[in-house]
Amino acid sequence: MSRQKPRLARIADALGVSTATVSNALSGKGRVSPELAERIRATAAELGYVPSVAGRALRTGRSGVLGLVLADISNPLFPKLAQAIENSAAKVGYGILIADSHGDVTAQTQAIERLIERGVDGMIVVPRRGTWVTGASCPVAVIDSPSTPGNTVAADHWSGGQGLGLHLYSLGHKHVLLLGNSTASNVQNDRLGGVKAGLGSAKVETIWIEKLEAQSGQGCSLGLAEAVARGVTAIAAISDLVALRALTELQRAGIAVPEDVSVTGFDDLIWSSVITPGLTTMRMDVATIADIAIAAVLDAINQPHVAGSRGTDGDTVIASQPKVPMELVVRQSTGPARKSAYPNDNKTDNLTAGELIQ
Amino acid sequence: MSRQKPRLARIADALGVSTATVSNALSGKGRVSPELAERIRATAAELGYVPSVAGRALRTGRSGVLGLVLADISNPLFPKLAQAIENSAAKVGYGILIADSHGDVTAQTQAIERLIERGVDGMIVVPRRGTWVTGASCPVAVIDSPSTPGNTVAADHWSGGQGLGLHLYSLGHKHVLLLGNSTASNVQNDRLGGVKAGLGSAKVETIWIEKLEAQSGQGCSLGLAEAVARGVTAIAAISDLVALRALTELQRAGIAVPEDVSVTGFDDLIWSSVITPGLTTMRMDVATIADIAIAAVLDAINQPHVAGSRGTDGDTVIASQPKVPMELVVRQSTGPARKSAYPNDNKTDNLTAGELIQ
DNA sequence: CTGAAAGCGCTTACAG
DNA sequence: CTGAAAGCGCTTACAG
Repeated sequence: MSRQKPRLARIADALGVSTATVSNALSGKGRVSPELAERIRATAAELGYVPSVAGRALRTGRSGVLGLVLADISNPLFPKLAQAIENSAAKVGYGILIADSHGDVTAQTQAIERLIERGVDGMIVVPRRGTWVTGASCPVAVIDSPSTPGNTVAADHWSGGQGLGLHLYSLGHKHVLLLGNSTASNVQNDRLGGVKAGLGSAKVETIWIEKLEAQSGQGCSLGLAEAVARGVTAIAAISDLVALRALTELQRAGIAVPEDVSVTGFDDLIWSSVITPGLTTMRMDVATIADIAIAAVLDAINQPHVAGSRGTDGDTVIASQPKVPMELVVRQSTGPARKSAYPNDNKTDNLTAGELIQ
Repeated sequence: MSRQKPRLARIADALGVSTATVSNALSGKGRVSPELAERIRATAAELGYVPSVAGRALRTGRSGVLGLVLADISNPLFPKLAQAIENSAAKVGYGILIADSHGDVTAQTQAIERLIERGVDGMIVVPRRGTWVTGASCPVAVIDSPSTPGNTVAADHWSGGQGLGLHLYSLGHKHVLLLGNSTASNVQNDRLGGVKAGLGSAKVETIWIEKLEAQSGQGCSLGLAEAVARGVTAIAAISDLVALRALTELQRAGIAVPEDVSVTGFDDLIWSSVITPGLTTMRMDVATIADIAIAAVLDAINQPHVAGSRGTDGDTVIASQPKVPMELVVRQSTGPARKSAYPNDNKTDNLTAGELIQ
């Protein structure tokens, strides 16, 4: 029972052929007669042959591994994305090495360097907002936003937003509050821009939470009850996470969703369907995005004339920007706009928006 | 400016020494005079030398890469864990290759095989509930639960539960509802067992959601309003995800948290602090768990006398079970038990538990 | 303290 | 259709 780790040569010896022939047979290069190839495959399987990735990598100069850099690995979307990318990579015979960058820019650069040192053939980067991917000496696909220069592939956040806006508009909402985090994010600007477009003639207010919290402190009230009192009948949040914050703040204030106000998110995170009411949201097609990103990197790897251009140490970021459609998921958190002013509150429309609202 | 990818030999040539000496100098094996070593390091840095992992791997038989298998990559805890493990591995010079197993048992085995084929030196597995890790021909550290045979390291879920139970008990809760998912999970049994222990003499009911949904359908009501009417003053959920479901169901029913009923979770997921009220929960020390898991795998890798025992193709699972303490995070979702029966409801204590409640 | 040499396992021109 | 040979880049005994 005691057998050594079998090498290519063992198969060759067992059959009395050369290692070259075994290699050719196994890689299906076709330079071997079908019968012999079949016998070789059989013997390899029988011996439990597992090719040495190190040997192959050293000879071919390819590691068969791609790096994945998530700006913020604690991003709730990470699981889905990592899963999708690992799947897409596995389909084409690649492995995925992860690198964490703590959401911090210098760490992102270090993470990229670490991956290079590990010999990755290319990488996929989901950068931190407003960050440039730089200094990678291998092909890099960037998943950010269609409006980001250097972006490789991304969800069509703008159209997704538009879909959400149309959904709300068709439910009769004429006064909508938008909840964003940071104006520095292309993704966020795309999303909210789309929502506005979809909302057409409806009245729109926007709150940027980062700004609000800079003044009123982390975790402060979003002033949602006041907004509802002011006539807002729907709240479109930049993400499910923000939508959740809004939802619980509303419920805590005794405001019913969707009867008094509708709420929407973005991302369709795992818990979006579990909460009460279920959250209406816009889902990214991560599988397609992953497929395109992987395909782009592989293309670049197999086109040395680009990456191999000597004279510059510059980036090899792949810039082509297919937009992958998003999918509207309607759940119970959205419904028809209430006809009357907020029932528990008489002072309607006579409140000013306040200095924090644009 | 046009320079080739520098190899070890270039440094050797540049200094007129042998590659062996360069290798020794760079690896700090000390067989080189300090002065020469210094010059070699300087030249290497200047030339931008990046060692070839393939060359090293082929020669040493070590890839410098560890595999990470998450039973369910869409598990909300995944980001934190992956981050912690990547960090711990990076500290000791290892990379992390991920493998997704879709939460399905055969896929888990395939994922493990794929990692082996990629030449990992060892792996960390967070298995699916009630699943055995099997057939890995390299050292495997398992992160599951201290009460699982073959477990390597885990959070002390039982003590964590106890801490939560004590917290509730000390707030005066005498009638508590426990919310679990599956009785097949060691982690869940540990957690709820601990909660019960911490609750001492309090009255305890348990609902297993999987069972409930099998009868009443996915996403059905948990019957929380009825429970509160029955006298329950606190609900301890098996996870933050379940706690969130409970919290929104309660809020939707107009039951105030924590005034009418307290709610606790487990895991301290990203959104636990963002919702209103913030969720009291029990946090895992993922960094410590990751450190221990990585250390265990490295130990096993460096002790070939175990892994090298011929005669069996058996597992190389590392069984030693340190329990890492959990940390109580108190937020606003827990408070003193209400003194009176549920204020909006007169029929107290005269409801039977129902067939779904143990 | 330093060097010459072998070899890890594979693939790829190149002959035959 | 098949084989002999070279070599990818490194490290490790082994000499000196």
